[in-house]
Amino acid sequence: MEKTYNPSDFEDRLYKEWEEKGCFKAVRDDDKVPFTVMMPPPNITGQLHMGHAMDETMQDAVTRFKRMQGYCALWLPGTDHASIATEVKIVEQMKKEGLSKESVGREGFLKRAWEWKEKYAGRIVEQLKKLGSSCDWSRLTFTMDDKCSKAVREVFVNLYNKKLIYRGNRIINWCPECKTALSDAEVDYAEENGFFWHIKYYTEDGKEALEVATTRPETMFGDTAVAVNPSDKRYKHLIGKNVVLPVVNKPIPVVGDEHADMEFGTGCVKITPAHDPNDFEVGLRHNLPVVRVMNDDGTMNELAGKYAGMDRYECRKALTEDLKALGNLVGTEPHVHNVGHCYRCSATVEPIVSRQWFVKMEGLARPAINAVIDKKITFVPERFAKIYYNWMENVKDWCISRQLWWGHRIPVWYCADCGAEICSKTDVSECTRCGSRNLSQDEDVLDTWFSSALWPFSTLGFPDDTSDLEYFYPGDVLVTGYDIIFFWVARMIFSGLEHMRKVPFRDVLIHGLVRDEKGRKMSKSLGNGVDPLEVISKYGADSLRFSLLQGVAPGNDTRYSDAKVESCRNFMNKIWNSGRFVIMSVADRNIKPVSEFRLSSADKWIIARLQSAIRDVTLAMNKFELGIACQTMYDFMWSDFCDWYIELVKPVLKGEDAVAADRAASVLVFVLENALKLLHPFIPFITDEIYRNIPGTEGTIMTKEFPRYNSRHAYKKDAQAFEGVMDIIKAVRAAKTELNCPPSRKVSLYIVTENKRLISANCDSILKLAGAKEINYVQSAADAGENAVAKVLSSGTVYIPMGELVDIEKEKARLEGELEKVMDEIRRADGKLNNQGFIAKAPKKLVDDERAKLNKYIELREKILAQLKSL
RNA sequence: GGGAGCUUAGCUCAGUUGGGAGAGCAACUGCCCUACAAGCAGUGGGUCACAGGUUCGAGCCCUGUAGCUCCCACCA
Repeated sequence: MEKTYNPSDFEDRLYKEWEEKGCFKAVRDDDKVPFTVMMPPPNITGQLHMGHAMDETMQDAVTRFKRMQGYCALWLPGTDHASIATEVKIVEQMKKEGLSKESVGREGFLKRAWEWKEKYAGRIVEQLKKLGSSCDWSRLTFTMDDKCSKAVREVFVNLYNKKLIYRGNRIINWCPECKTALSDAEVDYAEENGFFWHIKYYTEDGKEALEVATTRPETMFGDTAVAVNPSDKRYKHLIGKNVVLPVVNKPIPVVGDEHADMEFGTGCVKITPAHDPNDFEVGLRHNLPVVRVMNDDGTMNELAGKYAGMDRYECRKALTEDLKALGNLVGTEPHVHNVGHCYRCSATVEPIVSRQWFVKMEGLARPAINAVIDKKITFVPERFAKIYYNWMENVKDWCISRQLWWGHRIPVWYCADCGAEICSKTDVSECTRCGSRNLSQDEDVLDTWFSSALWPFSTLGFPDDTSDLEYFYPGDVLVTGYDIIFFWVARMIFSGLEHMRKVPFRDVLIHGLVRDEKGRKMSKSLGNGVDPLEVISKYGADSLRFSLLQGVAPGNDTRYSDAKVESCRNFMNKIWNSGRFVIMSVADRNIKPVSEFRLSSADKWIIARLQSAIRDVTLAMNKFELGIACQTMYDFMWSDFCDWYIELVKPVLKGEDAVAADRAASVLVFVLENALKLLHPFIPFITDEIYRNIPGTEGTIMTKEFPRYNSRHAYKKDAQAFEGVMDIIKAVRAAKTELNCPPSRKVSLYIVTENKRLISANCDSILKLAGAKEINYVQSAADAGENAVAKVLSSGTVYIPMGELVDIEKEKARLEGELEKVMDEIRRADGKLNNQGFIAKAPKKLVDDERAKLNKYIELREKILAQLKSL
């Protein structure tokens, strides 16, 4: 093995080998329990960012863990066509070449889109591989693959036949830039500084006027009423009469409607059913005409009279000036309001009445809510269930048609001759009603999320009853960010229930966002994004992976920083070198199962620590506490194994006793192998590379069994006793530092103890690690001679003669400090034990432990007092 | 308007069934003791936002307050 950790030496090689050997492949095996994870397919709009890196790392860790535990683990990868997002990108690209959608036509555009897909989907796959993702590439799916299209049509037709999909004229969000409808979830709201324009609408006789206030005066041409509250005494008498729409001079009625809030503004609302969701409702209640005054591109249409053709903002400006001149505009006040923006191009969306396709949500939502209430699906952390409920309970019908070209085209055909509307799973060329061949398919495509919603089963062969679908569905855990609970998670749940009659997954593991060092969202506009590939090439995939998992709690955002990755890289280096040390040290030794040796107390201690690591990691993984699992392994590997056990075992390996050396070597190998297995789900490359170099191992670590907790290896008593030995070593080290004694200076130790056997059994270790030359067992302080520093421990009192370095006064002060600490402890324990409530109500074990502590501290106090006296 | 999260060491954050406050980084001291200076040993540093409450016992549970962040709805 190379002396320094250099991940680029082996990461690609190992990944290739895993892939070639089919380690990622999930093939139905009825002797195994399936474990299914569906990758949230990344958009083909670009490349992977840090958020993906975290998302994929979490899925990979969970999948590898389960695979090693013996499950038939399937992690199914894919990419998403991302209808609107991709189309926006391609239009941008074409614009640079002086082309437009119209100029290349639908066919030409789709050709470009597929070329784009080939390029970017491939790139994303390469990136996922660099990360170490253990997904089954043979199942790689694109959301516009034939199988997905088939599923989409199946579902569309089923819902259509059940009348759960309908076409209707309704208020939708319209993006004038993308020129398409958007669903409610695709609109981002942001506060903006705007104005309230106060406009007077006079009665027909000109004697009275209603003053309305609006933030969008240009919609005025679509006004078909003015509403006042029916119980508003100010205007009640005008209900049923007409007012005149300024500029156009058209009479419109005054209606009484609760929508008008007497407290707000003037209490009069202009009603524009075609351009406002609330007004649309009012319009329905009063049978008002719906007058649309804007074109698809955000310009005004012919109903805007002389303003026709103007952009909506141009018109606003011109119109308000004209109104002012006419005397109708009586006030302009600044107003901060929430404005909806397209989530892809950020243009201000317009609520517009439009004929679109919708999914009727009533009926689909309830079972989806119940599935979570009934714990068929669990959100981790649980609080996200509330967000889900809230959305589901208030969900409106889902607008699924998009006036785009890139996507699943709506499988509905219209007959030009008889007007029939034919919804079909297969392409239709002849009218089923009149036999005419004069058919045309609906121009629109479906919302991207319509196909994403089917992902958990479309990928497995739905609508066919495939063996895979039967075996791998439902999935086990869905890992994703909280930002797409509405877009995706919710829709997968109701779709799974509706079409498969089963929930699509049992757990939803939600993670937060990866932010930059300053806590800002990583974004293109800020230019603060960090490319995972660059980090990988600099530090290695394992370091990046570990940095994205360590210290992260489910659902919480995390910050990316180079410093964090660097510290993880250092950990990798530590693992690397410990592996190298073990492999070098055991080369000439006879490695046997640890059960064949009489283990030392240090051996038992590290094996006990290993057992608790196995237990803790497994528990944490089962609860998706990846951060805790990583931390557990970090501590075990670095502190317990490297800093203590390896150091303890060095003298044994070099000693005369060959059996002892074999034993130490065997324990080293045993612990290292297990630790690597425990670490493998998080850092697959380095663990495998080291594992292969351990004598006696075969093949890759990734197909080995995950360690299981073994209670016979807990060695509770031995491990605890051994900590007494460690205490002695720590105490001597500390004493040296306190007295500015160079670590290289070997000291003599005089120990008063009742644990002579334990200490002499570990004599070599103590001498080596504490930097001592001898241990003398004595009866009292006097035997240690003058100028000895005393360390009072529960395993005994250690005297360290330091000659001229000792300052009696300082030593006294130090011991008094120690005494004070011990006294505090005694007071604390005493107080607890004198508390009748504690004695009566606390668990017995706790009370006993507290008593034992008290006795220990009392003992220490006596020893320290005696020592002080002797000075 | 409704809801959620956060507030713990100088910084970034863990702390999940309530039982003596932790890590990484930074700081300070001393070390090349041949696995690792991407390292080793040691040290300092916290009224766990604030105020109440429940409890024998609260960083953790309940109520309220403040600051920050986010989500949903929406005021025409």
